[in-house]
Amino acid sequence: MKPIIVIVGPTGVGKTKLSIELAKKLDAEIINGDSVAIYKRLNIGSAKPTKEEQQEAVHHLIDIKEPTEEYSVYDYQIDTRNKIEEITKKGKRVVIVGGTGLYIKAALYNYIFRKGTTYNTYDDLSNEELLEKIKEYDKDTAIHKNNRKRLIRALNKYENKEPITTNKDECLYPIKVVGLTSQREEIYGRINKRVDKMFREGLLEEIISLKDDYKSSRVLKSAIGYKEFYDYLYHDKPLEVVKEEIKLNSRHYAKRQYTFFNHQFNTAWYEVNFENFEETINKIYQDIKKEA
RNA sequence: GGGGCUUUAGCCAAGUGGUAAGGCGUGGGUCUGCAACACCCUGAUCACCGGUUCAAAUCCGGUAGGCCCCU
Repeated sequence: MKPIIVIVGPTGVGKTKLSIELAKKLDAEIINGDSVAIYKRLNIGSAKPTKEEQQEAVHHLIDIKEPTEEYSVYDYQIDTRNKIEEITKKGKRVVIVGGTGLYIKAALYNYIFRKGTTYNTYDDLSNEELLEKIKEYDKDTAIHKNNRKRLIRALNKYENKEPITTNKDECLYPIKVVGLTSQREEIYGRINKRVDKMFREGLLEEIISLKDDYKSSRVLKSAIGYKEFYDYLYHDKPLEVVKEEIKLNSRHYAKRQYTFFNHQFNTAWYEVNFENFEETINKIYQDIKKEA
């Protein structure tokens, strides 16, 4: 099997464009690696590839769920592995593009997740107490006591005797991780401009069309570019504030993406040439050819 | 020209004699089911000069910047 090409990087560096060009050159199909593009009707705020772009190469795992439907890393892991098999069987190569590090990692590495069920939220226990209980199972746990969400998850796993230790460093497929990057200032500048552009292209209209789904949609309440509108819709938050929040949250997100891709993957970084993106594409393509 | 107020980290800001809270941003991280999540770490000797004091961001005087009032 030829290596799966995984394209990562902070938001707004040209991952979509690169993925399409590489898919054409490599006779590959693209699997979306972005947790928000999974959902239908979240188009502008998610920076999803446009309809036209999606026609330039075969795309998978885009627009497969309604914003009100549940979907998690567990589902993504299953879906992606199935897609990889399906595409590979056709004799095509696989390109995965996206910014959601954990999704991509969970799909390609030996993580074990289980079908989600309701779990104990331990409302009667303080964070300290949760941590104490976890330490009965793992005295060296690295989870910080303020991170209640992770504490609850971990304790549930221990108490339900779910397997928690797998070899997550074991990669299940041959992969090549390509990271697109640029100077931090450049990235931040592009993010800011991109948010302005989203507003110009009708983000607000998109939000209004989704208003009725906000109450029952987890993504809308947590995805950057959508969650910031909640208080605009229901509590009169000024639009200018919303816009600035989206920019800031996007910058923070980009920064976190760097640490994830730097530390969780063996990423080969490429400095993007924005004046001549073709050159960047070619350089990456040549390197891929050399290796496989 | 006269009078009053003010000056603390990139920004906001507490502290008013005992050796610099906090928030935001910035930078750096963590990561096994909500991951565009959740969480952690990160900085100053307090405009400048001089004085009082065992001890000053804190009191006194001067200089400079800002704000306001009067003429």
